[in-house]
Amino acid sequence: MCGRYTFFMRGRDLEDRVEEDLEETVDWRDSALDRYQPSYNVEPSTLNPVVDAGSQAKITLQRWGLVPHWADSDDDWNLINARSESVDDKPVFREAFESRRCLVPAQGFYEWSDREGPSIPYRFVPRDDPDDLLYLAGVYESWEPSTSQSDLSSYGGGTDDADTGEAGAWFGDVRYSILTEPATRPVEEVHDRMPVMLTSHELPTWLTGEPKDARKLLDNHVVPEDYLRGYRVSREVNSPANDRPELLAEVSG
DNA sequence: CCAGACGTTGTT
DNA sequence: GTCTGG
DNA sequence: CCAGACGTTGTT
DNA sequence: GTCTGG
Repeated sequence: MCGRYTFFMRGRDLEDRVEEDLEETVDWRDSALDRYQPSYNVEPSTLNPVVDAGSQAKITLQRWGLVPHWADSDDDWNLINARSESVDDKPVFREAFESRRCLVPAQGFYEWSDREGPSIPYRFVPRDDPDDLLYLAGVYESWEPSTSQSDLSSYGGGTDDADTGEAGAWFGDVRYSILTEPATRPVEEVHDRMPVMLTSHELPTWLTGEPKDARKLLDNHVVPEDYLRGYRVSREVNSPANDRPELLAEVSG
């Protein structure tokens, strides 16, 4: 699974890096850059930078945990992961897969050991360049509370996306889910699932390709064995309230 | 036809 | 045990 | 994902 | 909304 990750790159650096990797200009929308704070412990339900593509690629803040557009309440649905094997098939994800795929920037992710006993967290990063940017495959969808709920002011607060009318008009209510696939080494030593990490070669197809090509991409997707390195981190990571650079440090186990 | 589920994870 | 909040 | 709460009544 | 089960 993927239920916690890290992303602490400066906003301007992310913008530059995404432009370089997509070979096109990208913009932060809705003053997202002003609101963005680095995190050493990104948890579900928080707002995080996500790259999506309409007429132009853009970076916005989205909430982690997809809620289907037809849900009456966001209490019952909070889908933080989608299985890559079935994301194009399941009613809850199918429309998002077809027309709302996105990239979730991350610098490493956490997994907790399956084994008995206390939950031990491990962090996984690219072996050759630990701080390098990962693009996790995602899908997203807008959710708004029904108008019969009175307190609309507690949601949104963003600006209109007047030119396209795309999802994003209500800034906190665009919600994403991160795809998972069977884990390979070294993640499999700790856990049996891991996030889908896209290569720069795969980015254009995932962002703007036809659904059938996105499906093929997932079918053909291979992460080189030992592309990642895993190391044990402090159990302080377990508590979502903890968020500081020291969480990245390796501890002996 | 209508009613009810619709997801993942891990755990049993 | 199960649900909610972060 | 993990941590932490998990309730009602009446009163402020 | 759309799919599945009865």
